[in-house]
Amino acid sequence: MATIKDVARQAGVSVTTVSRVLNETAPVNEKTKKNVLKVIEELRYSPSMMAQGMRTKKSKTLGIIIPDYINSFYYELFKDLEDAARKHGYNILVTSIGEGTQDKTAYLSDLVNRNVDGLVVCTYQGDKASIEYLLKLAETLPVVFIDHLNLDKPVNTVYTDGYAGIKKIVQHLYQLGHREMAYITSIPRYKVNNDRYQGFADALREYGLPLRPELVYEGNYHIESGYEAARHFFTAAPVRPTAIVSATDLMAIGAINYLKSMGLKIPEDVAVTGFDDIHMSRWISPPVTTCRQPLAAMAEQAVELFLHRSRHPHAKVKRIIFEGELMIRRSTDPAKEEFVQV
Amino acid sequence: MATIKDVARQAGVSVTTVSRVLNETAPVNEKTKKNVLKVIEELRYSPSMMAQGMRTKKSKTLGIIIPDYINSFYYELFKDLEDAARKHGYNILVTSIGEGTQDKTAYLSDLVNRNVDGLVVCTYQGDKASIEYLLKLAETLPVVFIDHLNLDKPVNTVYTDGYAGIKKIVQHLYQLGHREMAYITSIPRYKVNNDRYQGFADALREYGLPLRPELVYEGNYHIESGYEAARHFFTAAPVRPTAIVSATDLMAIGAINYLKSMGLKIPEDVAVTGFDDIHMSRWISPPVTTCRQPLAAMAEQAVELFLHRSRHPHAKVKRIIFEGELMIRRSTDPAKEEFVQV
DNA sequence: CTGAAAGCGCTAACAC
DNA sequence: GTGTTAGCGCTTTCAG
Repeated sequence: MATIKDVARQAGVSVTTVSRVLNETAPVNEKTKKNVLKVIEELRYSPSMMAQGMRTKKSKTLGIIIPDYINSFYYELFKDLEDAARKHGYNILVTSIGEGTQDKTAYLSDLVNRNVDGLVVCTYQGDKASIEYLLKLAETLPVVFIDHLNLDKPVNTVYTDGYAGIKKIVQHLYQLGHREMAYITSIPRYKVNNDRYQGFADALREYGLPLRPELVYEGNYHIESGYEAARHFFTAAPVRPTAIVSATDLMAIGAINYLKSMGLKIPEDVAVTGFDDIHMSRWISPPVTTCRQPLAAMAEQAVELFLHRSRHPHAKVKRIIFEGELMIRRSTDPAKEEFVQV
Repeated sequence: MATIKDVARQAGVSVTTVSRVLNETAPVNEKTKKNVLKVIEELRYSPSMMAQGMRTKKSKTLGIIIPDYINSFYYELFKDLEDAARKHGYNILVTSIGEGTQDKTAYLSDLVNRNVDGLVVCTYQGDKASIEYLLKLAETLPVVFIDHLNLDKPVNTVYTDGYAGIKKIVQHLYQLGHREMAYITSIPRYKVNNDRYQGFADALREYGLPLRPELVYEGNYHIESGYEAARHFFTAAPVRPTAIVSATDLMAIGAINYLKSMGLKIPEDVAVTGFDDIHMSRWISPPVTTCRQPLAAMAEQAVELFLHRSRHPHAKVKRIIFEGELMIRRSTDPAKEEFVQV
């Protein structure tokens, strides 16, 4: 690995000059510049990020926190974040943290010791202590939340409007004639979950429909809990729903599995909806009606927000809300094609 | 951020001493040690990885390369790698590189400039130039391949025996009475693909079954290509297969979608099998018979291999092969439960 | 326009 | 057991 010294020596200039052509931090004579560039090429030199970071206190690295359970939603989001970050010369240091993670604060501070220039937190499943830590961190380090927690403190946030999204879904179901709808929540602690649930509750009220506690099941994000939720609705609840609204696609897929195992037809007997529009939703049978989160745009905004905060440490906190797009598929609409047209 | 100097001053010792209690690199008097530890605690000091790395040329960071298309297989693998790496104090720097990535070599060298201590390459979809680069890199940097390319050069590799795995699958199908089997390949350039295909071809031969070129479709990893493959078998091929063997779960799911769209019953009319055992395979209808890759164990071995190579730069190249586990589900066996029991 | 020199936070000889 | 010192590869005053 060639160093800046090697380049300087070979080019017959000082390291300062090399640094200057590298960073364009001061004017350099065209000829010497050309020469230095040539030597850089020859030696296949490229500056050590560690040394650079050590001086500048910047690592050109963005830390990303994702939950540790398998939901390809986060995989898709993560990829978009990586793309967006790379466009601006940043690399990604990922850490997954979940309910089960032992010392969450340690994981976070580990990221900080690695001098990440900022943090993008995707649906953080943290305990009190680590959330405190995260918020304190946010005072000095650019931190952006995607689908964040229920917080008093204002923080930089990017998310899809779950309240309006679920309302669209309920409207869609209402128009199809559904009057008894069940709901599968994710984890109550999360704002994103509460928003969606509130959208459901308010929509029912607006249509003059009853909100039955027995038709609300508290899931936990996993497919299995969607399965359990559907079982609950069809075995323990006094009223059978004609539609199941799930806070996430994954749980909707679980519910669909249960319903089919009972020999129920979807959507003829029961309609099912999800949220997120993960890639697999199109390939489930029946394909799942859902609310699409514009992931690529969200990722870009999150990175943008991070960059802005890096450059202007005292910039006002921003909250960027995207609108979800209703994707009508066969799980609610019998008129739709059952299978994907490729 | 407190530095080692702050700790030294506060504790009334030299930075060397602090460094020594930190790294246990030389004996330190018990009392001073205790004191230093106390100060470290008080100041919430924790060493800067950048400065450390700058001296030691170690970053405690492992680079991971994953393909850039959406296959949750890589998400699952990535998570297991992260867990395994963290156990040894390593963080993960991920980069996704795919067929479409513009300058692959740049992505790789970027990782190197960031001083990753090693690289784990998951099914690399690279061009000639970047593969050359990768191999040259492997001479000086620990590089481990998971499901690697077809290479002459010996490299550290961890993978699941696709040859034997597919043979198990064919045997299973043969025992169920299937005599006309179709095959969906992934990308021919990959050894992992060739192994699996070879397993298919050899198994057919051993059972005295014909290997029909019209019943081999070249897919590309994506779900869509599995769909196309099935369409091909049922519209363009002269013989209808009674079973479709796919090189990956994802394409098997695509095939299943096509078959169902044609009103065919699975497995009664056509059986379908996959490979990998991604999480979603259990939730597809019908659940997919497949060959499970022991991801957690593979990830651990990959990290182990990396560590060993770090410590012994001239260690012999190793090739660790895992056996896949046949997971029989409803997509081949009508006797199995159609739906998941939760 | 260019260079010498200091120093970022840490580790590792080398002395004591 | 402990401290002094040099230096990792780079950026950045400060002089020229």
